[in-house]
Amino acid sequence: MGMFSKSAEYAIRAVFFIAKSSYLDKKVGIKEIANNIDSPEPFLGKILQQLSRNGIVRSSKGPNGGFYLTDEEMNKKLSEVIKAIDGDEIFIGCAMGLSQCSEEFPCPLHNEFKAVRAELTRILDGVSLAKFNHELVLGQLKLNRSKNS
Amino acid sequence: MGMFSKSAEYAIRAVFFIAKSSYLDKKVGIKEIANNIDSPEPFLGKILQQLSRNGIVRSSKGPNGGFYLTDEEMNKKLSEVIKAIDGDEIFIGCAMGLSQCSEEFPCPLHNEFKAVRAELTRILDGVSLAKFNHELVLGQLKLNRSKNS
DNA sequence: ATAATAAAGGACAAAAAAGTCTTTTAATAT
DNA sequence: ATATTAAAAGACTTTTTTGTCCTTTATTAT
Repeated sequence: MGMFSKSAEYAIRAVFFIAKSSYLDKKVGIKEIANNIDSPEPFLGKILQQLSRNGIVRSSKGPNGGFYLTDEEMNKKLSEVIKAIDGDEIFIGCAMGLSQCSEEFPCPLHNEFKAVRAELTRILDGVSLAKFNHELVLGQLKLNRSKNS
Repeated sequence: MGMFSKSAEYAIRAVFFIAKSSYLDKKVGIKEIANNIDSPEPFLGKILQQLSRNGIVRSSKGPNGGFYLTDEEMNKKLSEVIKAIDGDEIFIGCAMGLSQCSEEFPCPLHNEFKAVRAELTRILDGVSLAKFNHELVLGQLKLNRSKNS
């Protein structure tokens, strides 16, 4: 795997797509999201459920229903998305998998990895869900496998 | 999961333990390694096989056999261990899971994540397998769940 | 009220990762 | 030479992750 789980990767792409849609005042359904971010539709449904339960996205049922963000969610950080899906191990866990590793009892790599964790946290805290709305609307950024010209 | 797979975590702990043992001119068997790094013995066997095939560690069969490092392996980087077990996705893969993401066609997070990848690479390239030998021998660093006093 | 729509929820299925067990191969003491 | 030791190899099981499908619940338009 890469840095995050497959579920988290889908979640990241999904929230940016929902953000862009809400920016255009449009609720979007699972199918439309799945088509636009190249993810399996039913599996994405499960992930959106989790995001919804965790207050990362909002949803409404019935005709014209779908997923959307209010200003409140637009200001959430990408780190919250990751935590909702993968938990916070990547932010706080020991690189060597030692459960007792801490500041008092550091593993050999503990101090070395501080910089990586700090950088990761800095970036994921610094990206709001609204951050790419403009470029996504302009088509300058993509969330799927198609190349941008 | 954390940053690496469980297999990679065991691999990291194992190579440092083997390095320390070789530093003391002692070959070590799977059982002894497993006991000292808190890993399931047969599973560790599989991981050591992979490391051996990839030239990260050496092994000899029969009585007084076991795993060991020569000066050549002592100078290998921790990044090589990770690559041998988890592959290089964590170093080069797209954080959002987009296969076509590249310098020409960057995903929204591509440039943001450059710093994380660079930091991770810098650290894992900067740690040699021999790096902690001295502190491990002195008992100042540990590779298992026991706290150091 | 009712039909249609769309997410929520739960039960499954498939694939991958993690872990176990047994046999084979190679080395070395005796 | 032979018994013993220890890694290599391969088959297998379990658990977790990923992915699917079907039913229920809530909303809305008619």
